[in-house]
Amino acid sequence: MPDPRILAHVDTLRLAVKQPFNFRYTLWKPSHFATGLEQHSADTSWRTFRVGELLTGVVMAMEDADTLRAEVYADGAWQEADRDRLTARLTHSYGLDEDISAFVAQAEQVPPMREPLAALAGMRQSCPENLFEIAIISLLLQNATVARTTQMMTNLLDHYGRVVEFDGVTLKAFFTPEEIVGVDEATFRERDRLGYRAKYIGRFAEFFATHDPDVADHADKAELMREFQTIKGVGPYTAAIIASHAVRDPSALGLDVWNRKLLAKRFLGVDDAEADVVMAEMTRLFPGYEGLAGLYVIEDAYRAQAVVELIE
DNA sequence: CTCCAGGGGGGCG
DNA sequence: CGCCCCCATGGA
Repeated sequence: MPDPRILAHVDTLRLAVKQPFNFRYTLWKPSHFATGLEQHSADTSWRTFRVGELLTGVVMAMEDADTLRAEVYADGAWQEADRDRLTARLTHSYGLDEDISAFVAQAEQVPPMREPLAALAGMRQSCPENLFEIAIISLLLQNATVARTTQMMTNLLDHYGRVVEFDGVTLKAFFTPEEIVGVDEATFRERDRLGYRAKYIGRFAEFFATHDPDVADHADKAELMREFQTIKGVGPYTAAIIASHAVRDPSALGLDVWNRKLLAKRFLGVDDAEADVVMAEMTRLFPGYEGLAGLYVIEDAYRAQAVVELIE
């Protein structure tokens, strides 16, 4: 692990949020595994972002009910364009300007959803990762336990990522596509323990080296998703993770062994069921919001026992 | 020892 | 298309 790069305070952003907005459960998801890229307390979140060539660290908290304040730290000259780019990234990552009231009205009519809705009121999808970063994470989630996913993620970040220090915290920062395009398959396999995923990760890097991953608010999301699925290693599950997280499609729901059982229990009253049966029930209950509905159930289940707890 | 995990590719009929 | 097999590996 290299010495941390010290970041200097360069900006303060004040971002309007659309009500209902739940700061805590939007920025911190109890189900998310440890990456070292972020840290959360009861009322504050710290997170790193790659903004163009810059390494940035952001400290976020609510200034008042309708305003999220972000203190920005960076490792170089901070231009107006960087401010705009980070503002767009934060707004998109956390869906700050989205109106989820239609989903709430719909979900309130479904009895098994009332408790998650009450506990997580105002929570929305979150994806501080850009398209490239979430693609890497979803690749590591394939057919692996969370412990093994965490191990692979740790290897990649420690070998190709960065370490930064800002506001008294030390966090890891993601690598860019360009920073891993030169790494060969054998290295990913043997040094980073990626297994068969070593065959695919290079394709991801090549794709995003030529398709700017910061352009998450793509002009044509359907076209982006179609193009994305031509990458070897991206199947229905991985594509749904991208659609649901980075593209913020509230209907996209990636069913895996883990959430399939959780949703089967909640909505069908059985320990497990075929994926298409679970999906059909989600569509019957939450047309257009299958993914967001699933998120409420999943995060509620992990609320009492978070994978990564809040710090003091 | 076996089994399986927050899947996906490729071959075959 | 559906079905089958293979992929890799650490933890239970």
